[in-house]
Amino acid sequence: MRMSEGVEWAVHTCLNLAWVGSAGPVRTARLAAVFDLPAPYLNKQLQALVRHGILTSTSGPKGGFRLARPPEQISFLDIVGAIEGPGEAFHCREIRQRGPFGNDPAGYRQPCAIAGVFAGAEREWRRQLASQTIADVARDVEEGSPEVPERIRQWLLEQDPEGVIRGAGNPRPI
Amino acid sequence: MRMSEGVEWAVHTCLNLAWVGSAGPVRTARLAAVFDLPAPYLNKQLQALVRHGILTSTSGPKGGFRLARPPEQISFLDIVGAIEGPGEAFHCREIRQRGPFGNDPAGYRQPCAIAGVFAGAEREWRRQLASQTIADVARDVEEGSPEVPERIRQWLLEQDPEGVIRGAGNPRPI
DNA sequence: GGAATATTACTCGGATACTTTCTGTCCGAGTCTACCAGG
DNA sequence: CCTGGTAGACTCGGACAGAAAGTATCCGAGTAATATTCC
Repeated sequence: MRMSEGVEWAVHTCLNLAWVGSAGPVRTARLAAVFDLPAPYLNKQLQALVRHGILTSTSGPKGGFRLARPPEQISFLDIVGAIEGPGEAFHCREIRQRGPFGNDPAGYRQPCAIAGVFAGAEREWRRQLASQTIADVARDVEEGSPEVPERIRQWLLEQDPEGVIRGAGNPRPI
Repeated sequence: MRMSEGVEWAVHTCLNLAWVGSAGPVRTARLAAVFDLPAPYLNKQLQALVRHGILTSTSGPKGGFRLARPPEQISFLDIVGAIEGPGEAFHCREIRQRGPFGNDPAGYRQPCAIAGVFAGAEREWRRQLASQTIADVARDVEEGSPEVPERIRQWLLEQDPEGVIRGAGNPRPI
């Protein structure tokens, strides 16, 4: 049971876009360059976010992505649901209905007790992820490193791709 | 993010073994027959449970598997950990340390805020699974269908593989 | 000089290969049972 | 009749293919900016 790596990319990218705000769309290549990610694959993940109404995309020159709504209204669960799909981690296959003890399906109206336990655990997991938003983590980062947001914002908006020298001394993006 | 199907098999099988109790080991083929599962693959899952001390195995004729400890001491989390492995669903790749803003790793002593959110959600999920044991679901099933445990127990212990006629009228194993 | 237009270059979007994980299967090592021979 | 030994068959255990999902990539459709031309 492993979560797709694209989820991490998507959350970090949404956080960066939150700092850019409405200053303008940012294209995939620039968003990917922040973390040295493969741009086409990140683009694929961002497409999923667009389909779920988390981002909006603009084609053509000066195009790119931006948040579709305020960071306070984008939860971790929204992003996970967009990337991973709506399916539950534990999907009951109803194996109890198979084999020599399997009665006709009409007898299984009450749900499987085992599936119920997993459903309950997953409900808590989703509740936790739904309670945390992009704005929450943005606030956490700003408390630790107040200069980071503006630095990221400027770098994502400027034209010259080599505006920041790689190496020590730069603020952490997070 | 999908949980292995073997988890469902393992939990159901542990529940069946709980009803058998110490009456004797049950071999893989018989355990698999309850739900029409492929015996070799179920065997593979049960091996993992043995390695983690949840089951004990006996080789040779009249051999098989039995619970290594009382059902009250076997939690859902134990089984999930044995089948799925110890890894977290969300594994932070520390992409924040890559790219033009990546400082030297010494600057990242405090953990990533994003990873912290996922870790917290997963902690709740594990806590829920750890609180539910095989004995708990056994009790639930017995309340709904009191005759099931003894029926399963007898069928798993008897010698003749055709002791139960398939079809309606049989109790549900759960 | 200003505006309409055609061009051009740039962006996203979906369709296409490759790798890793999960699912399913097979055969060998070890062990307990049962039978058989001997006392 | 009882006991020891031996052969046999049965079970688990790990090693071996096939399928599905995840990862990575590429090229085309659409669009907005821009340069050009005409009024």
